[in-house]
Amino acid sequence: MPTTPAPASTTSASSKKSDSTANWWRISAVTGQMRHRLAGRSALRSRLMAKAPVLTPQADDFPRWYQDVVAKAELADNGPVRGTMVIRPYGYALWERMQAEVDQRIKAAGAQNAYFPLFIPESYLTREAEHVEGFSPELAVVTVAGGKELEEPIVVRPTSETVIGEFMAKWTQSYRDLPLLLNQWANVVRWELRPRVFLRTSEFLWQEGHTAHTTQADAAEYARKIAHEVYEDFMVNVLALPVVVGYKTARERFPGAINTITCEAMMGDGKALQNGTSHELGQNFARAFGIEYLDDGGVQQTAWTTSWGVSTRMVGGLIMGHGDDAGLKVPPRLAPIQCVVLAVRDDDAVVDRCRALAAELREADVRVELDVRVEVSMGRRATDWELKGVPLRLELGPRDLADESVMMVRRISGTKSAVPLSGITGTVGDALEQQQSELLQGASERRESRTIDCSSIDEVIEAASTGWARIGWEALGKQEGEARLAESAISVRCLNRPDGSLPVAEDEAELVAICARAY
RNA sequence: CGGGGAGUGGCGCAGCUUGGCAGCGCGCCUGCUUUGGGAGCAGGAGGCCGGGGGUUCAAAUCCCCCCUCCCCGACCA
Repeated sequence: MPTTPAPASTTSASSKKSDSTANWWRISAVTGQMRHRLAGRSALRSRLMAKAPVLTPQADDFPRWYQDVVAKAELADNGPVRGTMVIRPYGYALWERMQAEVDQRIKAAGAQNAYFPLFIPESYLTREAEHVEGFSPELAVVTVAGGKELEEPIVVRPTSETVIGEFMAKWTQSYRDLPLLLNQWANVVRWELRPRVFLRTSEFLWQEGHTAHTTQADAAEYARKIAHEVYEDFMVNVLALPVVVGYKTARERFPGAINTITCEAMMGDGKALQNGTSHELGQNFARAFGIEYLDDGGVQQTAWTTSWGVSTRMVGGLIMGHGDDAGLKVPPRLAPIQCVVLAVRDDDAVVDRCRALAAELREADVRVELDVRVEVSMGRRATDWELKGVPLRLELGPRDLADESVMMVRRISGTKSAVPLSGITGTVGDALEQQQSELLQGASERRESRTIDCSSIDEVIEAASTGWARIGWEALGKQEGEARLAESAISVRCLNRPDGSLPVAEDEAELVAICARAY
């Protein structure tokens, strides 16, 4: 049924009445035949023709829905230079929460924060052949500064392996200096041909970890530790996004790495998003930058390095992984605003009680927002918080006040119920945790139901039109099969063991390839 | 770079075929009435119609050149 937004002139006061809570705006779709039948029954008619949807429905046009969410939830704007973005306060609050959670886990994994420069001598990039080849098309290079032509061009960092390698070499003399575990929060620049806010912009924010170890085994173990204990743990337990942790194929891995571990998540349209990566760099960068040390026998050795990162792309993953036609759905553990307290009416007693309620929740460490903008209509405010994906709304009006209760609306499940004001902090805490698990469960179920076991390339292509395909790496035909899938814009997202776990080596027998279209 | 679209108040669009006062919806401002799911009414503010050249009494509209943006591919966190 085509969606026909009704002209505003046909709406009336009664249009705000609705018997459906979560999906009332969908009622705007009315066929010509229905309109004809309804002519004259004005109350019903105006109710059915209520309002145009707030967002383009996902089913109509998913990319458009995504852009609508970014705009209406006030997450970001496009910057003046093509491919750049302005992250607005609410979008940045989401990122800050991601940073806080990831940073805590990085530190628990033993790494320390530091900062390296934005500008990198061009000659550094060229020291590692695969690295420079992989990045040169995306580099922004400064050739003029201070009013004159530079003797050596300066590259705006696309990633910092090279500068950090240079300094790791300087700081590493003895095996006692290793492992060297560093991380930095920074912006990086990779000139993009087809930018999309949060998913692919020419400048983005990220965290890049860089470590050096005495043995290959130590480096490998650390790269896996980061993938599981930092990234997977954060994505599953905070973002509520189930991820498959696997190895990238040679075609998809980081330039200069000997292997890449990826965390792949399924988006609402069945496409895949690489949400974070952890690389073993072997001795490629250590050799290029001279990261060497004397071992306990006094012999000069070359170190083994890793690097790993997650970026503001995860905000895109959050939007597309959980959002629905009403907007964003933010998992409670991540949410910068977990609960909003709304005064339903312009009434001093109501407003005062709302303030007290918000204070009580804040006291109990709930991240709470008070909304007493009584000059703005109730429906409008409800819609706005829904767009922003705030997990819980507590709506308090005179009727609730009278029987010492409050209307609790859950964004994740879409349910609404009156709960007693006494013991509200416990009720809210329970509801938040419950919604956290519901969100993860919903995302997991969607991924399961949209992942299909395949045994031929044709089946993979079919499956990838709606979700993910699983096929034996051998059965796919390894690199040859991968190249054939590429012709249909399908990639091997990662290689896993048949039980879905991360292999120990990339050349294990019986690996399974997860294939999908990707962002 | 190849293929397809579009540039008109902050956002979304109509107007162009057939030249003739620059419009509509949302948003914004003021006032009143409202307030339990995007409020109503009244009154306002806001535009080098992407840029340059041409045709014409007259160009958003017709002609030529240029620029930009969006969508689909190759690259990518």
